[in-house]
Amino acid sequence: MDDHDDPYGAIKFGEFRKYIQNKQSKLKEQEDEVRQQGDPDALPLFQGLSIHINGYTEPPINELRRLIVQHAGDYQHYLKKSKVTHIIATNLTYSKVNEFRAYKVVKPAWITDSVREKKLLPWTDYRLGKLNHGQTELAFTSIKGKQPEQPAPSAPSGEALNKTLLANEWSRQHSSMHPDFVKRYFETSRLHYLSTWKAELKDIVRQARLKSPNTTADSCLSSPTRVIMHIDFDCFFASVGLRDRPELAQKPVAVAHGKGRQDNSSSDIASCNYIARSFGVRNGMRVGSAQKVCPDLQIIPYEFEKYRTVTEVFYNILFKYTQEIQAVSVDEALIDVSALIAHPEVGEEEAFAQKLRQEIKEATGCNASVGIGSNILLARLATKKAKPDNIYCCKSDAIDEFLAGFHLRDIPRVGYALCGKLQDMNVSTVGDLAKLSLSVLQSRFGNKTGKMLYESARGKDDRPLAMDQPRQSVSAEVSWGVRFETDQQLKAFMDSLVEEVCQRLKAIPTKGRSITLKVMVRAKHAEEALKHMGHGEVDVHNKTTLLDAPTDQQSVICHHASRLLQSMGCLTTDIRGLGIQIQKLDQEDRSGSQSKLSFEKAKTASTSTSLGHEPEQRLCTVDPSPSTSQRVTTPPSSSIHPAKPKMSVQFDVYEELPLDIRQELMDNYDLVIIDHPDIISTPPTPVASPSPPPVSPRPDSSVSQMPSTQPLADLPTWSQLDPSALLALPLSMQQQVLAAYGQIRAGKKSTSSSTRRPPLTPSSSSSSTTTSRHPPNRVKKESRRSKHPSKNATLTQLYPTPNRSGHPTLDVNDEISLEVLEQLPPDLRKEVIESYRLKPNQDKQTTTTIPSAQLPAPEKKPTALMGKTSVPDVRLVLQTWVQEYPTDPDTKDVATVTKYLKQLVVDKDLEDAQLLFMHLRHITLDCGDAWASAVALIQSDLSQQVLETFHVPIQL
DNA sequence: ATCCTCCCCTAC
DNA sequence: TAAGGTAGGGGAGGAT
Repeated sequence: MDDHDDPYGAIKFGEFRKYIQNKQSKLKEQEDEVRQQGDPDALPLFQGLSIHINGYTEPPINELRRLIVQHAGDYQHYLKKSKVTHIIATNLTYSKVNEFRAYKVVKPAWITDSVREKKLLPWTDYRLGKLNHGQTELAFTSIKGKQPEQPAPSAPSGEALNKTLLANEWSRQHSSMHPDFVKRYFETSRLHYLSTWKAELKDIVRQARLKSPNTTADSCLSSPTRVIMHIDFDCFFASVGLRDRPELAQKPVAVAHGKGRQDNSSSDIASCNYIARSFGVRNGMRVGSAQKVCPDLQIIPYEFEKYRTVTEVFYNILFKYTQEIQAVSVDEALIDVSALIAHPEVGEEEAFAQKLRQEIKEATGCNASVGIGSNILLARLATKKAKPDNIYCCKSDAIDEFLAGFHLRDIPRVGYALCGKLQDMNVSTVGDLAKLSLSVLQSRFGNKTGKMLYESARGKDDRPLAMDQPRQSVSAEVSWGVRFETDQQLKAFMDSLVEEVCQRLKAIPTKGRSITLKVMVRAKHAEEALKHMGHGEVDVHNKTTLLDAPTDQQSVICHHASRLLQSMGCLTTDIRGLGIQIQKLDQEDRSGSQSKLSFEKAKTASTSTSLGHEPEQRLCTVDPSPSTSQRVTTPPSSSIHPAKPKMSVQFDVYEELPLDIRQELMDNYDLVIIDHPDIISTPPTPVASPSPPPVSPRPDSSVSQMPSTQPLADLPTWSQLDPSALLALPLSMQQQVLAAYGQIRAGKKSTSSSTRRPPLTPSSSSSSTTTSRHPPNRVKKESRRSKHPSKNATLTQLYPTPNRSGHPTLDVNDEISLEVLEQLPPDLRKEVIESYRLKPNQDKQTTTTIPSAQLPAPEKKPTALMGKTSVPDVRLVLQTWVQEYPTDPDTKDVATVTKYLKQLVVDKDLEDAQLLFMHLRHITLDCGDAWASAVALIQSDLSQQVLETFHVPIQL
């Protein structure tokens, strides 16, 4: 049989659509007939309602439809989310319950009773199943209070709900309105830790493998049957907690925030021991309901640092044996031990697993269980059999019996939704699942999922361990305790959330081009959540924006996130959750993120020597040599602004531009092509002529005569330059940029041979010349970002980027200089240019008119330093500062000043920023190295900010 | 076909 | 009182 039957049989796609359309119009006609033959006295009971009928009903669907249409209701044959207001059903399948969650689902009697009573009865009296929170209360009040003929109870307002909730001072202090909320929240969220740790552990494994390329991989691959072990601690949090509370060991114990002293605590149970489980307590349960089944339940607090320590010990034990590790979680890992097991037939793998367990027990005081199988699926299933505190080995000759014992939900990747859909197909055991054909599964669940189900039912799974994937996104979100009364509170919260994301980006370090804002908005009729300060029933909205260059800057992300939020137009008081996600990360060499460093701190003397990798060397700091402080010499400014500003372009630079960029430059500038043999002129239409355009004489325009600026490199390609951004710059700076390109052309031979990347932008400037006086994180970050081989041991060397192609490694994040570009093979070069092309529409928004990153109520406050806003005032502030700290500025103050100056850049007060920076540099000239490096730091940050904001490299 | 975007789903 | 995060896989459906 062919697995790929056309699901529509003989009907081709176009015909199928026609068929559906025909069917719809036919049904509409029928409906009109019904309406016409209807009872003229019928009341318009269902006026304005759109009603859909699901499944079998009593009375039958035709009768119900007649009643609905006769009484002015709109009958919907198909469930169109936008229109349907009510669904009639008598019973719902597992998955329909979920699908219809957002609708008013009522029993058929609602229709028949309403018709009989000649009035529209409250739909809440006819609710089907437990679809809605507070169903009983609503039904109760409606009976008692004789609700009007309004089917829906009056919708609560977010404002009123917030007011009630926040009337409680405790709640107010613990809500998102508190300035420290985000920080406190992430310090106490178990789920946050779980995610963070997983990322860190994956990174540790990746780095370890990068550092000492494994020799076992080949033997693993060539091994005839794989031996995969799944090691998983038993009730991890609870076990760690009990280790130091032996007096509770024989009692039912759970880990939760709430103490459980309160009557009906809505605190989640993160982990509970097996004694508690014997009472029916489960992970994820609320403390309140757990105490109902287990009144003696002991609640112990989270101890995140302890968990982390145990994890380090755990992973170090694994590293002793292999680098073939997939980090699953803080308490869980998969390892491929094929190479270590020579004789599986005599039970060598069991012996090894027991040894591992014993070692873990001795080192951590906690029990881990181990599942063994020939693939990931079987190993994980085996662990379920092994628990608690044991091993289980799935022998390859007994797979069928082994599988038969499992419920569907035990299969990894079969969760709530998939299980529900399968149950609707009358599948509830692995055996049932095995009866379905591949084609049936694939047509219902899609290609990959279908195949996964098909193979899982047979114990097949050919996925390799995931060990080497770099990270693809960074995000932060909060959906607990989120309540706002004012837009200012919302903005403050957004700021701190963005700050959090930026810190995470910088810690990796990486930058991203795609920003997604996620907003959870209280569902229309949702009351206050059952969980204290929870989000309750919400609608989730996502919106994404693409930048033209990767960023990790708070100001940039803030700006876009605010715009996204505004564009969604949601009610501030209804917001119940916010998240920011950064994607399209630059594929930077991410060797040696801080997780590695923190990992090394965990030393278990017994294991650290046998890890197979020595502890990392600390990053070396090098001779203090603050980046050269060049003078910016302002050239005589042109007296007249032409209608279009003039732009001089090197001929061969121009030639390199993609046609559309040429067109754009032409549209925005009075282009002057220079450096072409003896003639200069404005170019012809670029589309018409990709060949050297004729040029007219322009004797004085030699760009190389521009005042000398920086040793320039790392310029973006022309295609990366944003014309409108260039235009927004002060004229002197425009010329500086242009001069830079001129210099590159002129001096390219020498620059490319001597220094590939002389300092210009911060990302490239501080490579090997960071002073030891910089704040440590700064040193770390910038050294890591460096690509320079240096005699000092940097992490770059410790974890060299594999570069198999032999081409220079491309960093999307880096500015690509022309000479680097030239070294690329043509196809790659084209790709780079393409990827740096302008996106005109977006750039207009990001660069020409930056609307202040404000939320709905914009109050334009001028950027201030210590309350001062005018240049002379701020100058005085700076002077006082320097006088007070004649030799060594306080780091915090440096940060404050930097922030202020950067904000000026964001505000487009470039000239002020430049002025003030130059002033600061001037007054600190004789203040010694500490000040010099502080100034260099500020300079570097400012240049970076200019790059972020204007997309042009300017050295201030 | 193959990509991209916008979701949903899953796991811990 | 309470801390419902986060990364990645994959499907649907549209653009190319």
